[in-house]
Amino acid sequence: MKKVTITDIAKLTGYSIKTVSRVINNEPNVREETRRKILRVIEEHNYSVNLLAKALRNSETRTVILFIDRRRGKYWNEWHDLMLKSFMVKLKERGYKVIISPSSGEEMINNDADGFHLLKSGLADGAIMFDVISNDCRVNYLRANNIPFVIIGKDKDFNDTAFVDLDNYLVGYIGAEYLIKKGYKNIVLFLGPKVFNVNRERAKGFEDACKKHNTAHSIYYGLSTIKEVYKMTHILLERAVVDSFFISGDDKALGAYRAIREKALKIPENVAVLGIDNLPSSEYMYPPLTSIDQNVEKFSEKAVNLLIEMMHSKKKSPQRIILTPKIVERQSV
Amino acid sequence: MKKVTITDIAKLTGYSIKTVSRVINNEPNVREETRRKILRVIEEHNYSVNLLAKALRNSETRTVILFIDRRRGKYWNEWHDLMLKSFMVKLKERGYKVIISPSSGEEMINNDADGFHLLKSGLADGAIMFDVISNDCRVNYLRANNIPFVIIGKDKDFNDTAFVDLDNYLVGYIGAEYLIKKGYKNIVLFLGPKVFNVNRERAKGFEDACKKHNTAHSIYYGLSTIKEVYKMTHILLERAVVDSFFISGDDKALGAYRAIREKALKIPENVAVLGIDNLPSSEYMYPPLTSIDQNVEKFSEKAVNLLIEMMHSKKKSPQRIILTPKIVERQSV
DNA sequence: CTGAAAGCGCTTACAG
DNA sequence: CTGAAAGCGCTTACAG
Repeated sequence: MKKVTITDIAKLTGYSIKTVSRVINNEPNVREETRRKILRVIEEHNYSVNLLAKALRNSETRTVILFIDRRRGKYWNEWHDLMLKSFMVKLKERGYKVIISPSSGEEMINNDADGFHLLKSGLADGAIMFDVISNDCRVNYLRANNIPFVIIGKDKDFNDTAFVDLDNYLVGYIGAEYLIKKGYKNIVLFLGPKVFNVNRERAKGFEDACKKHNTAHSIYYGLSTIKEVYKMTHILLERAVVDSFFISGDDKALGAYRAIREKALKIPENVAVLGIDNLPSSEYMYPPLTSIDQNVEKFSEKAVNLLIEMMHSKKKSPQRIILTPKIVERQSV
Repeated sequence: MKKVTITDIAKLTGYSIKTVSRVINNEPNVREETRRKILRVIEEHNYSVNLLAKALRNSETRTVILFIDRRRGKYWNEWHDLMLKSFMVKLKERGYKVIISPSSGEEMINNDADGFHLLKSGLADGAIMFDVISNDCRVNYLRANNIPFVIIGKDKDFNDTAFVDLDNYLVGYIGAEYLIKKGYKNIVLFLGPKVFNVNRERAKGFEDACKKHNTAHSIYYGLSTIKEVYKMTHILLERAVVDSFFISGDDKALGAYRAIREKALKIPENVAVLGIDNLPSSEYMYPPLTSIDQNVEKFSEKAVNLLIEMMHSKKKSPQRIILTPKIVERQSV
């Protein structure tokens, strides 16, 4: 069954390709009767525009690529899931298709399936980038080629790129202060891989607050899974000095909860746990997790608006939006 | 900055478009020296193939669409996230790009951003469909137009479609039997929306097992969020006859856990909770959740293999793969 | 080993 | 209100 094309419709109706094209695109200057006739034939033959051909002609695809770091999904956590869904709903509302590409900023894969390659070859109009690292090869390339993109996170390398970010320094800072004010004296911060800017910023804010208040503290990088957090919590509780865990990613807090219970300690009486992300499920943990919220909906809304603006205007006016984190108090601290 | 095309490279090197094309596609019959020369110019000018044009010519896009039900993500749960990631990794390994489209089977949206429309217009070679309903409009269309697709779930409407599914009848059946054998006497099953085939099948298996063993039971549909499960658990515990909750979707079990605790009841001594999905976090719940596993990796692997086979052969040989669920015993029953 | 021509399905000026 | 021609960037026969 061959696909029916605009030429077929033209032949079938006796009109020219151009007239059919006018009807399809709802352009003026077509007699009402002609329009009706053509529409009927289109309907009958179940014709629909070949987006490929259209995009080739217009050099506009109405597609956006979302880059998320690969590592086989290891670093792709529940916050990413939440953001993803939010982006997809919002972009679709605005008439954009979404391609998701697991690519990292560390190396450029020369593979037709790599989202990076898609952008080079004109299969998308713009990009949203997660998990940016220093000297990110994707950023370098997109910037050099004038392809519109918005970074989720800060960009330290250039000052002419657009980004939306949570104030991650502040996340670390207010988290530490909150624990300190509640009377905890030995705080541990668990973070994901050190390559990601976000983690280094949280660490900085955390450290500054602890130093200011002269509080014992330590930082552990590279804890990406619930299991790793579980094991590390056990190890640290062995030493019996830590009295509070500050965990980047609520989804991993469950690992700490379990280790703490296994040591027969009580949350928050003996040990506090403070999360980051404020996931929907955190409220249902036992005890309900106190966490630092980052308003996913607002985050994605800002990024989508920014990107669409950039794709339309094509002029460079890099905006940088910083969102403020907020502690949501529950019962784990 | 205009994008450099194959014509530019041809002019720049003095060779014909065709020869350049040969080099790009690694075809034989090019003198080594010619190849080197052309490759150098390609490199210098940062040329890359326009996938749009290539796809138009080849009528192959190497793209697969993943359909997930919309409803603003309400029914899109953690199991979907897991499957999604698994699909993306596997499809990428095979050289396919992934477009994710939140579309439901209930209505056909006439919007360029709807994944459904993308398929009609040749922007993808095949599709994987989640959350299929009876008389699903996407299935009807794809089938009528000979577009390769694999359903995640059973198809009751046609017998010439391909699908991979968990044996959901068995899920309901073994879940109920497991609870009954552990001595529970009044079982409640929580399910998502009734429109989805998967939920109706689980209900059927559950009911059959309960009837066989003459056990008191009831089924509640439309529980899609952790909050809804939380509230409903409270309501049912009020009546104080229910002694076990069988919950479709581990991520929602946390809601039941909380309600049970708030009634000062113990899991599993007073009330049992049995989940479905066996999510990574279930092991870390308190108490660790007993759940029915469905092997996400195997699931997606089968579906990807099936789809790729169909896209290549183009011949109709609908395969139907049924996976067997397995109870993973932990401490909540 | 290399190339000129035709065409994938559409739209953009331009002409009538 | 309608249409013929050119072209988007590529590949597929075909010819030499």
